[in-house]
Amino acid sequence: MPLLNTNDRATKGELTKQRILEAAAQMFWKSSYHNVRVDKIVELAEVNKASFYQYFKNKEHAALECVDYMFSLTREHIFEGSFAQEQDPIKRLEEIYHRIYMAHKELKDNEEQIPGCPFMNMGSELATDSEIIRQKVEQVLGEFYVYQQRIYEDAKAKGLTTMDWEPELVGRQLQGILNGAMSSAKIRNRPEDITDALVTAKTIIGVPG
Amino acid sequence: MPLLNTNDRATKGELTKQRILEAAAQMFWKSSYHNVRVDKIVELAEVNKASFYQYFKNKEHAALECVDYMFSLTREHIFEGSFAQEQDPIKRLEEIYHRIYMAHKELKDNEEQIPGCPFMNMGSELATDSEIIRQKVEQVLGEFYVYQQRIYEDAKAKGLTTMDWEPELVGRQLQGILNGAMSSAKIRNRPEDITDALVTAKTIIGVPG
Amino acid sequence: MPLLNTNDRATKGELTKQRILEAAAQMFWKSSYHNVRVDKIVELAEVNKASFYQYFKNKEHAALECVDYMFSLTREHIFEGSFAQEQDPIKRLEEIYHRIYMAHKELKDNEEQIPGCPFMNMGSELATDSEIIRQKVEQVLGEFYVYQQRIYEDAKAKGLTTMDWEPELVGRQLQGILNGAMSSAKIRNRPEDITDALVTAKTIIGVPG
Amino acid sequence: MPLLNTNDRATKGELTKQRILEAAAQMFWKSSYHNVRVDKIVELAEVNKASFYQYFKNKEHAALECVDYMFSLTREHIFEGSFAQEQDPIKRLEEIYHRIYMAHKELKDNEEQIPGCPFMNMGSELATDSEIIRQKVEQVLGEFYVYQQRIYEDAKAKGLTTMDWEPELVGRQLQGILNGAMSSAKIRNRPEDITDALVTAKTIIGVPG
DNA sequence: GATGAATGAGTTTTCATTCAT
DNA sequence: TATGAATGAAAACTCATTCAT
Repeated sequence: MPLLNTNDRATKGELTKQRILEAAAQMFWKSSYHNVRVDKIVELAEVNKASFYQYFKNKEHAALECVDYMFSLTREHIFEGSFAQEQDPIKRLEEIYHRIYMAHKELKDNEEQIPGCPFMNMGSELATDSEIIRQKVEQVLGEFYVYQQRIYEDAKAKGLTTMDWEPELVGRQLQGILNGAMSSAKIRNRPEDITDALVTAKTIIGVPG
Repeated sequence: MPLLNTNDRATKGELTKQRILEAAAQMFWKSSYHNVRVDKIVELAEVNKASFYQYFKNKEHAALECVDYMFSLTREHIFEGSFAQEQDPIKRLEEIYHRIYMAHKELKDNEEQIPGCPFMNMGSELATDSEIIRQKVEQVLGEFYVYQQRIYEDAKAKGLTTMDWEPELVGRQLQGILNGAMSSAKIRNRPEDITDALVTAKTIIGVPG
Repeated sequence: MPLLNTNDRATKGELTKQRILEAAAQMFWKSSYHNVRVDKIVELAEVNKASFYQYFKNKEHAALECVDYMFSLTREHIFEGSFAQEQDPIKRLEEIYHRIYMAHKELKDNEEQIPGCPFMNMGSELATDSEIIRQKVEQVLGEFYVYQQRIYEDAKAKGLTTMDWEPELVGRQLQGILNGAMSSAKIRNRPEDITDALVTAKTIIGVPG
Repeated sequence: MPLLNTNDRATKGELTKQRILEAAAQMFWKSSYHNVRVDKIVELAEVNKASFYQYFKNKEHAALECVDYMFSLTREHIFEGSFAQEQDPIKRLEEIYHRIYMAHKELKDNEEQIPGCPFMNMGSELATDSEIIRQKVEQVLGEFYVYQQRIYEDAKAKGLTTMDWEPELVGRQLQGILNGAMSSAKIRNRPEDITDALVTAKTIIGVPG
């Protein structure tokens, strides 16, 4: 189940690397960095272990690239997808929450466990021990909250909100609410915690729940 | 640096266990479960490794007791402390955020790193792999959000808010905001993310930021 | 369930040692030397671990005394008991096998497992690694086969057998048959292997099965 | 000192596994399961410890495969070898005892210690604690006594015996005698105990000692 | 570009034994 | 005589990483 349309012109080596990346990203997400062994990644990717080290300097750098990979997936499927589908800023926000909820719901149904936010997971586990991972996750979350900042800006421009706040701050707060919601969902193993948080997000923007 | 007033009547063995617990809790918090080795815990606690296993079935169970230990610390120092100091619900909320901010600020100044929320950290890292840890963290966070639920209820009773929501839901949302804020602070290595979220929390309650 | 009538005049210390001995002997028999931890012995004996080392130089020497203890039990309950109960040499042999069978049957019913011969067990496990244990077991088995040697001698004297062999050799062979039978019973978890061997023993003596 | 003609077509990995197996089997036999450390096995096999765990799930499973390995060796060298060399059932029995005696004699001369029967040793030590080992040993001994059952059947068919017994029972009894003899030899450190038992075995079959 | 095999250095866990009171 | 507590040494087992082909 390749999650990304891999380039048809990709060389054999690029495909191998991609397979490893998909396997690793999936496993890191569903479990954790430390709990996933390189052995298991290559087993799932169906490649030789030495190939792993041909394409990645070490496990940490593989994780780094996984964050990038998950980033591009999330941006496409969650943010860009929602923005393309809906024009109204509030509907966009709703769609974002809906898509995230659906993804977690499906994962719970199939795997019994809710994986939470892949970026928060990595960040939580590794921020204090790996500065490069911390920075990468910081960067990724930074790219996401601009989507939510824009939702607020659009809502404001359309007169949908009475709140008059610093957009950057609102963007970050919305991101924080989303992060908190996914973490809750994971820890309580309850996907509905994500949709529950939508009303909070709307309140921040200043629209009725 | 004992974080808790340990009972004066404690036996020698209980004190040893307590020392291990303090060392382990601190290290798990500042780093992560997997990145902290039992060797290092007993080194910090200045006990023999076999003693660790005399008092704890294994590393996982030690972590479990660490969650309990951090829970009692947090409840006392953050929640009960704030409630005892302030009577006004909004002031209580502010005090909670303030105390959490101060703790993180201090840790950043001393250790260069922001540890984030000990419960979210554990939960994030282990929820999908250790059901007993997941349940313990779920339980702990459950105990915390009732404090915030009460803040909302009190605010409502005092006519400080115009919002009319289900208190349990508000409690959970406030907890989510706090969690998201601590995670942000950790990942962005920026303690101010905690205080920044206070305005979001207040907005949810329905009081002016 | 003390297996031996301990002296009423025994001091407190002697009783403690006796309790340890009983616990250790029982556990070594039912499991094995290496698989039984000193911790578990003192737990069953309900004594402090340091007491164990007050009465026994170390685990090996405790095992050594266990062999002696089991020897006296076995001599009384199996050999002397059978000899006292029966006068006829063949009946005596039958009674020996019967008593051993009953003991194993009961143990299987209660513990699901057949422990086999305590002396063979110790010997098998330790003979090549502990010369003092090997010698002790050799001595004990040596004391036992004289009972069987005497059975043969008596049978011969009574004209119950036509075989004319060196009695010492017959004694050893009978002991070997018994040992083999108990080992079979243990490995096949089948107490009847003991009674099955009676016919072999009788054949050696030269009486009809 | 490879005891088995290993396949020339074996891969490098298979050869490594074989080396470990040979080292482990030898050491378990000469000492005991618990007394042999994985460290020492890999030292003798001249492989890295991790390789041990690449080829065997754990120590217990290695022991399990050792039993299989010793089984094939014993079947070839002792039973099949004797049957191939001799046609007469009694001569076959004598040859079996002779070969076992020679093996033990040689081991005593070289190692000072008689290792006894590898299967009885394992069984004795582990039967009550490892059900999978107990079953494996039971199975192996079961395969051996059919050789001795056949000796009795052949002897009977040739009119060499007057005894008229259930062949399966005789097979088991002969196996028991052999087992008892090897155990005696080990505990008394006297290889001759094996040859001494031959007369017992012959008596059971019903031929003159 | 790929892979079977190997490995150094850890990592958790255990155990017999002893100390201090 | 007894015991709560501690511990050195080693045990089984693991893991990221690299080698040789």
